[in-house]
Amino acid sequence: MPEMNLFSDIRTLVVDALDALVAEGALPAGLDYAGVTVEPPRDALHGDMATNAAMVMARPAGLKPRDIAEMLAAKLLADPRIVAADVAGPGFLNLGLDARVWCAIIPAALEKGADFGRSTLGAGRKVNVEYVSANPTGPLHVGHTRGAVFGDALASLLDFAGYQVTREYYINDGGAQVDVLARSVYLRYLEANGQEVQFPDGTYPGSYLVAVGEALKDKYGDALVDEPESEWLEKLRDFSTDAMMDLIRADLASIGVRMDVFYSEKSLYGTGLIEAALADLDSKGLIYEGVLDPPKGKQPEDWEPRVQTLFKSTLHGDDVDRPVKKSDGGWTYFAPDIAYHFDKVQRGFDELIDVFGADHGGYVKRMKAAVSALSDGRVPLDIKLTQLVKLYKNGAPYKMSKRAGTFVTLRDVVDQVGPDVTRFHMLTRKNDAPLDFDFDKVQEQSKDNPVFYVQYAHARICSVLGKAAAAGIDTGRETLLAADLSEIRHDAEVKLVRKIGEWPRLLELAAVNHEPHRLAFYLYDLASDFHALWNRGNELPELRFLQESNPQRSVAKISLISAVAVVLSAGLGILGVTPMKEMR
RNA sequence: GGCCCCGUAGCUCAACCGGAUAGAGCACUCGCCUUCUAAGCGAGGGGUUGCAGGUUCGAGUCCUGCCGGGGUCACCA
Repeated sequence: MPEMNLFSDIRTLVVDALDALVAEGALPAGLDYAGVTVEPPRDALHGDMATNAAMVMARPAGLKPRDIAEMLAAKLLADPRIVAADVAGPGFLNLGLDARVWCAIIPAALEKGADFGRSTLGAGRKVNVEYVSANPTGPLHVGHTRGAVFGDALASLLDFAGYQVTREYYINDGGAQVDVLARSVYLRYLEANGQEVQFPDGTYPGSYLVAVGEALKDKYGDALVDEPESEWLEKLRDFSTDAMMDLIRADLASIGVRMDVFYSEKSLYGTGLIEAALADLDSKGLIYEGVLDPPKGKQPEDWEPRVQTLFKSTLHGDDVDRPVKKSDGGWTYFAPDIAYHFDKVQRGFDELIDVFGADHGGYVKRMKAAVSALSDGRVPLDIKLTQLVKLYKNGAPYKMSKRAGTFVTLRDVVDQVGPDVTRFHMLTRKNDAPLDFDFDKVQEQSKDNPVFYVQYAHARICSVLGKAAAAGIDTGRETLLAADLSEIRHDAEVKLVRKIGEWPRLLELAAVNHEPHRLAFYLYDLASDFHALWNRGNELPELRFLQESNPQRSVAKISLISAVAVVLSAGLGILGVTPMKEMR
């Protein structure tokens, strides 16, 4: 059992038992076990694990669920791991496991360390996670931060679950906004050359371009000052986007995000890739010249029918067909997007994930349609939308004004609260739920703050290890692996062991659902169970981890909490958060 | 108006491709602090999962229609 996933182990046991019943003729042959699950029961009173096998099999077998459950229970009880099998409710089978089965998770965790829970679920399938992909026109802001943290944690999660992951950023450097950037930089360049400048509407007045203007002066002196736009625009596009990407890369680095690939939209032009992508669609009969209907309901005032080159995305689930060429013959922005995803498909990815801001929700269907068409439905594209971040300061909404240039940047956030707090907090919400971010509350050191609570659990364990060493107790790896785990028998301890046992399963669930926030919630629960046990030591001295007069028992308890530390550390690692060794 | 997301305890949110009596935290009530770190702990009250239908042995979860909030809507990326 390479993955040490107790739930899949027991599921295998259940399936084997079903097979045995089939062999005996008690159940008909040819049953589909796909719907059979083994999961932790909602209520701990229901035992250690519950399976729905009897209910799933009842209809195809033509038997009553409870009757099947009874037969199944008899079979399962023959296995030494199963100490109880009770039929309950409509046909659930509640299983009780031998405590030793649970406790085996402890040496497994200690053995694997940071790799505990690593799964082969992905089977090496290649998955591309595209995230951030902010326009290269300025520093990243809070909205981008959430996308960056989410995408990065998702990528790490998939990596841990056995996928071969590529982290990718698509640079929108081919459109008109790059010209705007170049003109804005030119103004800063004139300023650097001593001129008074105004920033008209449609330029970027942000002060972050001051340094770029000065760098430009360092390079060209005053040579470009009296030149017409046609002379400098091309030069400044590259110079400016390079500068912005340096800025963005540094922003990303400040929260620990490092991309494998930065893919330039501009690099698509002139390579024939756009043409090839559209030719591919054309060969499938999905490109035509036509006129779109006006949008239903609200009609734009300046709307008029035009003949355009259209992609028949409606055949792949979209609501309307989408233009790929403008009426002047140039590409729409959608065309390079198609080509870019075509390239991803051609690079051999088995699965694609795009992380967009919620304001891009309107592009989901067309992108999925494009990938579906380009890959003939072979490559799934999942698009995760990250909802808005609402900023607060001391409970009061923190207003941003784009016009006044006071929008909050990623750097503002990271400089104030640090990367760990930023990352963890942004992962304590589902991606499609809005997120409140209070600069003060996220830094609070109390139980109310999940970031602290989880970190504190890890630090506490480290503290105990330190005390143990000071007390002369050997907590070396070999000693812990050899611990006598029959010492672990109190309910609060066993509860903690079970929680550790859920980690491999939880990880896989989070991975298949593309939901890293589940790790954050799990880690909070794990920390909570640990803190609870710690506090029980107040009233029941025998629950304290260090038993002065009993080194052997201490070692058993320390192996338990070391396993907790392993999971906390592995989980935080996936989320990109440093496990603290001490809190100060 | 079309499409997408959301609607769960007073508040902020979970709920494992549909499972048992829908769970946490905050707030509230009660009881606990000379400790391996009380920067807390334990117990309790609190619900027609927006509304109305449907599918199912079983629905917060899937389908349909409404209500409410947000986002978005052809030749801008």
